[in-house]
This record gives sequence, C-alpha cells and structure tokens, in this order.
Amino acid sequence: MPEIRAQEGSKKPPSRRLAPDARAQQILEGAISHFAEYGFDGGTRALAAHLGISQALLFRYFPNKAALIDRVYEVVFLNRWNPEWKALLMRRDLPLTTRLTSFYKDYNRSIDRYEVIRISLFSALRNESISQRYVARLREQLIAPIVAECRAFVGLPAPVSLPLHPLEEELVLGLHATVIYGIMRKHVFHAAPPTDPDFMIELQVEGFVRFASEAFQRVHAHVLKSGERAGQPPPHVASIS
Amino acid sequence: MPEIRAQEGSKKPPSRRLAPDARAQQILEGAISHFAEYGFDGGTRALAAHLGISQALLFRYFPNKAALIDRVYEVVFLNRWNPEWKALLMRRDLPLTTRLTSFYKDYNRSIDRYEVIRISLFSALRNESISQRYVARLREQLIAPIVAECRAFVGLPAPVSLPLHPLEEELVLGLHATVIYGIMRKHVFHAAPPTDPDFMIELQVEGFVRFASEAFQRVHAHVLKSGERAGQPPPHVASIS
DNA sequence: TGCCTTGCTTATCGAATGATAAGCAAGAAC
DNA sequence: GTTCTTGCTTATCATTCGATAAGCAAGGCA
Repeated sequence: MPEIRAQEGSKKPPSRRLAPDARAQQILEGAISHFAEYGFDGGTRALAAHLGISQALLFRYFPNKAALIDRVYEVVFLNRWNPEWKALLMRRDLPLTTRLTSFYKDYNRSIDRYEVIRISLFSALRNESISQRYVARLREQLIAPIVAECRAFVGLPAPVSLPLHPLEEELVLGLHATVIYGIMRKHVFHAAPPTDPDFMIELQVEGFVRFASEAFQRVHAHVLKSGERAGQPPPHVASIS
Repeated sequence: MPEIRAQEGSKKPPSRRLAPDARAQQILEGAISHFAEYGFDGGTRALAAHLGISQALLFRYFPNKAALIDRVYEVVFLNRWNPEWKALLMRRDLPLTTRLTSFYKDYNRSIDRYEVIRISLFSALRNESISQRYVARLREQLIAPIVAECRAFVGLPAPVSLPLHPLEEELVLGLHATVIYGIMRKHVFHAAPPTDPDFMIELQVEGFVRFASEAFQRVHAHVLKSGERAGQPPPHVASIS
C-alpha cells in the first residue's frame, strides 16, 4: 500500500515555497479575484485562506493592504488600455461605421471581465483618484476624438474652430453606454442573457451613425437656441421620501 | 452679556429627546446618505457621529445593522417604483416616441439621485437578492413591454405567437443604458457635464425609434440565420494579464 | 416644585480587522 | 548526510467592529 499523505486539513498541496516573484504574482491575482468578489473590505484573512497561505505572508510581499490594492488598480486600469484605439478612431481612410464597430468590439473584449468591471466600480464608489483619471482619459482619448470624427462625418466645423460641447459628448456617451451597461448587466446585476456582443455592437453603431447627422444638427440648434446659458443643473430634490 | 451656551464639543444643539417616530426617521435618512457615501461597510459609529447621536442609540431603534440596511433597501428600491409606467408604455393611442420619451423622462427623474444610484450599485455588488428582484421586475414590467410595443410598431408578430428573444431585449436595453449610464456618470464617476436630460432623452428616443424597424428586422434575421443554436457564451478568458 | 416616565449616553463586551515578531522547516549547496 | 539560507507559519499585537447593559437626565404631569 503506497504511503498516502494524510490529508492535512483540507486542500493545500499545490503550494509550498514558491519563488518570490511567482508568489507575489499569485497573491496579486488572488487579490484581484478576491476584491472583485467582496470589495476592498474583503478581509486579508479570507484572501489568504483562498490562496492556501497564511495571512501574515501577504505582508511579506506587500507592505500593507493599501499597497496591494494599488497594485490591483495598476493591473485593472493601466494595463488594460490600448494606445492604438485613438489612432484607429481617427483613421479617416476608413468609414466611420467601420472604425466605431471595430473599436467597440475590441474595447468590449478588453473590459468584459468580471474582475475588471467590478473592481472599476468598487474603486469609483470609493472616489479613488485613479478611477477619476481613467474617466478623464476616456473622455480625452476616446469620446472627444469620436465627437470630432462625427463632426467631420456630418459636415460640422472641426473642434479647433468650434469647441466641443458637453451635449455632443453625451450623444457619443449614449453609444458608449450600450457597451458598458451590457457588461455591467452581466457581471454586476447577473442579468445577462447569452448573446452575441459583436452583432449587437454592429447594430448599435449602425443606429448611432445613421442618426448622427440629425442628432448633431439638433444638438447645435439646441445649444444656439438656449443661448448657451450653460443649462442650469436640475433642482436637487432634498428629501428621498 | 447674554448667557452663551459653552460650545459643547462641536455641533449638536438641534437634537435632543425626539419623538420615537421622528428619531427613527432621522436615523433612516442619515443611514441612507451615510451608506450611499461609504457603502454598507461604513461603520455605525461614523453614522451616529454624523447624526449627532450616540452609536448605541441606533440599536434602540433598529435591532441590528442588517435590519437598518433592509429598511434602507425598502426606501431606495420599493418606494421608487411607479406602477403606472407599464400602463403608460402600452398606451397604443399615443405614438411610440411619445410614450418612450415621457416614460424615460419620468424614470430618469425618479432615480437620478445620488443615494439611489449608489445604494443600488452597492447592493448589486453584494449580490443582494433585492437587487436581483429589482432587475427581474425591470425586465418583466418595463423592458419586455417595450419590446412588445416595438414589435407592434415595426409590424412583427406579438410575443404571444413569437416569444421574445434576448437580443430584442438587449436592443431596448441599449436605450435604457443611455439613461442609466448618464446617471452613473454623474453620481458614481463624478464626470457629468451640466446638461439637459430631457433634451437628451428626446434625442436618444428619437434615434432609437427611427432605427427600430431595421434593428428588429435584422435581429430576427440574425436569430433565424444562426439557427437558434443559443449563441454559446464567449470563451471565458482565464488570466487577467 | 417635585416626581416619574423614557429617550439617551457612557462604559463595556467579544469578535474581527490590519499588521508585527519570533521561530520552524523546505530544499539547494556541499 | 549535514549545513545554511530563506520562504513560510504560528502566535500575538492594538484597533475597530457590531452589539449590550446600566445609569443619567430631559421634560410632561401633578
């Protein structure tokens, strides 16, 4: 009878004395999935247990919990940006529909991950500065360029002569929303029917571009009509009833 | 010289010995704004301090923290639903555009609140059952009826003879997304330009209805073409890189 | 003015949190 | 097989968490 290793505890045979780099990487990946599931208040003990290591070991590889979270942010936010997106969107040798379709298919593929969308939301709800920086980059690198391309597409003046208006951004963000909200339905609200994201993106982009000309014209007319008196924000209702 | 009340501590003159109902209501409202800001891991001590009362008093009015959170959910989710929405959406004596526009203006007005959107997200990220019940109601009471109305509008068979397809719902959710994501940008990502929500809703609905006929036709063609082999979910990528 | 109900606070509990210190033992080097 | 480096665990820290118990005092009532 071969010597059976008395099953110690429950399940931690596949981890003993890793090389420091490997262990750090393992902890980081475990932290990503742990914090994505339970938020950043998910305890370090639960994380360690999930990794099959002792809780103290975490602090040998990361000085404190905040530092570990910062590394998580780095992976989720910074490493997930494709600098070629902007260039793709501005390639006027391609039809606007083609550019938007292939961009959003790629963008969708890049962020349609349980960990990414949930950690993004957890950090945004914490008002983390990295989240706000991501939003700013999104605006400057993607939304604003798309607005500019739409301007060119519908025959309106370029942003250099006529500055971008928030309502134009919002128009584009309407298209953006269909992609983001779809991912959120899947990973946050757990209400995603099995579907074909590429087909839906083709459809949404087609609808957007088809209506773009009229929409941008109407936005410009609306802006002129309301005398650019910087639409006062809607009255903030006090009680919540 | 009038007797100045030695400023005790910092600021808690406007609260002593309230009637039980008033105190309970005050705590509930404070909890809503506290949990909306810091999530449900926001401590009871911080909540009490914000209310200018002792932490122990909370447990005199609510048996435990979970019970308080349940009351918060009640206010945010249940009290915020207008049962007339479905009827409005189905009023075929009105043009579809009119119905959608006035519905989404009202819906937007109803949920465009800092506390509502943030608490909804916090609870969804916790996989709370009430959040999932809200999503189910949204589907059954709003999205499905809109799909049915669109079917009628574009001349497709009613759901009784041809069951709703997830892709059709997703088409409608694209419109829904523009409203929800706009609210999230404002209260979660803090990236909302001052804008005119009613105007944007008119525009988005107009674009949606204008493209609805072709979109629904293409969805049906797509469903037939892919032989209804229940689109296999996209391969779940393992590493997060 | 005095009493007496009751709304509220102070003090404290055990469990859980992030983090530290000391020592065990795996496994390469010889 | 022995040694020695070092990856890892056990034990413990102070702090903070939700929750409880005992007692103070505000203010209506007489």
